[in-house]
Amino acid sequence: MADDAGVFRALADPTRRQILRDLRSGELTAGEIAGHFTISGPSVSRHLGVLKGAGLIAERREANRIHYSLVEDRLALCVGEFLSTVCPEQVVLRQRRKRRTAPRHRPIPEPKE
Amino acid sequence: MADDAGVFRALADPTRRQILRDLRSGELTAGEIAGHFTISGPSVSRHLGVLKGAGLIAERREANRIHYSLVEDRLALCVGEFLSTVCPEQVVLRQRRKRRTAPRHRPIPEPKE
DNA sequence: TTTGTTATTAGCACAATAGCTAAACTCAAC
DNA sequence: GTTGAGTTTAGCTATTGTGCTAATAACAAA
Repeated sequence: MADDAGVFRALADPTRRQILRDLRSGELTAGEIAGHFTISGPSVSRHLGVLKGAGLIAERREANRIHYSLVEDRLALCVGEFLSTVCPEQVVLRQRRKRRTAPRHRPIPEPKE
Repeated sequence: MADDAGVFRALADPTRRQILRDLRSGELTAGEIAGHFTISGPSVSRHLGVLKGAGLIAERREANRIHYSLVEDRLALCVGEFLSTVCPEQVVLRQRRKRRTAPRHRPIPEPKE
């Protein structure tokens, strides 16, 4: 899951950032999401496709509807890792999972792209 | 300073993200930065312009050279704030106290823009 | 099967981005 | 002033991104 690039490209658009904020409160259907914007449904749909392609959201189909939700760790891990590299004194990425292997105190993995 | 959009757009490009990582180790001249990439000098120069426009880096002219450096809080505040909104459980923005008293050993965080 | 609802995909237009080369600018040394 | 190094700006092309409308797909209910 080293596709940081996709995540940062996805975040470049203000509509997509707002969609992520909207999803903070829980699952929403495509229509509900589109209802928050003035742009056309198809345009919102493509934004959702970009977010999904970046792994930032997931979809759950129910009958006619498609419910979208945040993918929990994705944003924090990708962006948080970058922040930890560039300005580690200012941001702390909270550990969410217990580590089975020895904890790494070298917090900076190789940047790759 | 609410120009989050510029910051996120600046981060969309992998070359610019790498420039920020490179600057983590301290000030670099435009030529030194360009030396890390295969793209042309003018292209790097424009990336620097974008980063500067976003408030992420600052320049210091010295004779012929232009030294670039990270603007301390900018990245963490903008992106950290967004992360705190979308996934507050996973990222902690380390609070930096407004200091009304004399600055310490660190460079003064600029209240700019 | 037909209709209505929800959502995506296709195809087009336009703006923005990133790359290049060539030209211009800034400054130090001659 | 002229030269040369370091950078940026100008102008161009190619690619990508975003918006639209129209068409299509999937499904439920009549």
